[in-house]
Amino acid sequence: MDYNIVAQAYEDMEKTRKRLELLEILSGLFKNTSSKVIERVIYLTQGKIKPDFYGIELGMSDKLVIKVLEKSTSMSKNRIQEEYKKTGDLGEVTKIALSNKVQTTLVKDRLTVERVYSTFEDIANTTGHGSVDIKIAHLSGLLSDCTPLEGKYIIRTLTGILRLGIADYTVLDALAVTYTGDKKNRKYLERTYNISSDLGKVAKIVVEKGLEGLEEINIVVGNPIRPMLAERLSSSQEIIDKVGEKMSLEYKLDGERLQIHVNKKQVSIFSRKLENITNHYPDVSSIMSEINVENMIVEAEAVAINKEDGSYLPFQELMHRRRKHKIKEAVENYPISINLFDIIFFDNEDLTNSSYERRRKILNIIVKKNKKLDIVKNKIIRSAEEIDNFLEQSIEEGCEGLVIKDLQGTYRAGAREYLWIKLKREYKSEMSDTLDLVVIGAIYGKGKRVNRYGALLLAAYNKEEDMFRSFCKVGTGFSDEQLRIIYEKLQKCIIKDKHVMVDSKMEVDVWFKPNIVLEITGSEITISPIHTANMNEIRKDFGLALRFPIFTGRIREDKMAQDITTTMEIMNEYKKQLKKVIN
DNA sequence: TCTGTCTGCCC
DNA sequence: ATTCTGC
DNA sequence: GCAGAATGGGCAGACAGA
Repeated sequence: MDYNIVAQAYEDMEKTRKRLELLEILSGLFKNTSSKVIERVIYLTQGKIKPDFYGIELGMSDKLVIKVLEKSTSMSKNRIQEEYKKTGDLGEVTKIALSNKVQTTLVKDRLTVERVYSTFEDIANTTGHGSVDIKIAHLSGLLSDCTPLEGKYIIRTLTGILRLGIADYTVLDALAVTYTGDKKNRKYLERTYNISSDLGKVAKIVVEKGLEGLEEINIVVGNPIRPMLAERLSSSQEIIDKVGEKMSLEYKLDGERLQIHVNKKQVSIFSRKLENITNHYPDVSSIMSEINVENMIVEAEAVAINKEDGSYLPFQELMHRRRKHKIKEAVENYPISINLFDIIFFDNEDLTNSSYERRRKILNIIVKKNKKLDIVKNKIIRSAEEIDNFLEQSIEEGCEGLVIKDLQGTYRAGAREYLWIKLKREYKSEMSDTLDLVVIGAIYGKGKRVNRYGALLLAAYNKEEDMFRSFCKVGTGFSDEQLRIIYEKLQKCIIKDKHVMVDSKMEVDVWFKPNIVLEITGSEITISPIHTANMNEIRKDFGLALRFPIFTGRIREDKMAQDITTTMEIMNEYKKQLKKVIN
């Protein structure tokens, strides 16, 4: 199949944001796609070459793409930077670079989807010493044989950001329209996607066998299914209004979500994004062997625990477990507990259509709790007041908040609906503090943030030494309008180099005189290898940083830079936090 | 062999 | 992870 | 309200290059 057909469809899609038009164009593309290449076209449209659980990585992103452009086009390094700043899109830069290129061969073979896909596979399969140069050569080869337009989408696909306004759900819609003649059939395709987690496979089935083919697909222990997700609400009253009066409240633990498959004592574990992470948790196998059953799929939160008293440790500690080497030491040094909260499959029975109440009951029957294995604490309640009390209690015990669950709710794989609702402390304004931080630098925006700053580097004030030390970046919370206003305000503050009163290890595109003060919220303070606030005060060569920073929408015109949150105040906050990283 | 940079994936 | 926005 | 696209801190691993 000619890759130009794909690139041209993408180009058409880029011109509109209307969902119906996008659907029509995508459907048109699928009509022109044979069953032989449909899987590959689907994966490329997802910006990947295989579903995540295959563990195949391209290992090429912004920096390497820029290197390729430097090497294989006539565009200078400076010009590439300049165009990247101007367009906010490496695909566009590639298009411009290739347009400038002197045509070396007049007649060249048409670029095919097969060629693009297999080159991506080659890039993914290249590892070891000298692999970077080989990857660059693979991509250069592709770019030298394509049109500027094709180059644009090859780069966007490679970096995983198509920016077309289409993703999984639109692909499902389009497949339904193209191959079953009715968008309403999406729900059947969606079900197959949710239990197979492989969009290419769904497409292939529906192309070759139609709707009947989908019915043959069932949950298979060992194949990951797309996890059910939760919506967010910010008060107990909203939750009561949404759910009714009877519901289950579950503690929300701060760890990693695991989908654990057991088949005749053989354990495989998948992450939220369905990566196979079995090797990260070799100890889970023996933990799960306590449950005596032929096969099952359960969901759990793995949390790092204190060796002595079993209390929960911060997420940062658990992250030491996501590793490939020295697993034995990690298991020893970073013990975990497995906290079950759902069961999806049990003893050859698919439980996704059972109620939460029943699934939870089964968990209670089969699990014998011990130091390493637990069921997430829950409570059935009937009033807003009970929600607030239980939220308070969960936080006191070192949790992030609550997940509220509809008792009659089935397990809706892949869906983010109001059957599950997250309530975290920081969603409630009265339970979270704000900070006033000064803008000291910025990074150019990409994509729809082009010609603005995408993120701002913020600092707290160290009074004793009269210095502004970096504490976090912020890139969310502003409306488009606020982003524009802040961009304009900051133009007057631009300076050539880092200000003498600014202490930052982080690099930015633009430095500012510390002047503009923003109000920021976040979830908690972490120990930071990169930010310089409170450097060395808790741990040598580490500062403090803010996790999940958000702009509240308030620019503090009333505050001077010297009036902002001080590093001493940050330290006090840090000490108040229940959970702290052990030194 | 050590260190810095880049990438991918947890949240 | 959170947030904003077009449809 | 859905679906998509912006953006955060921080960890380990893979490489390049000194």
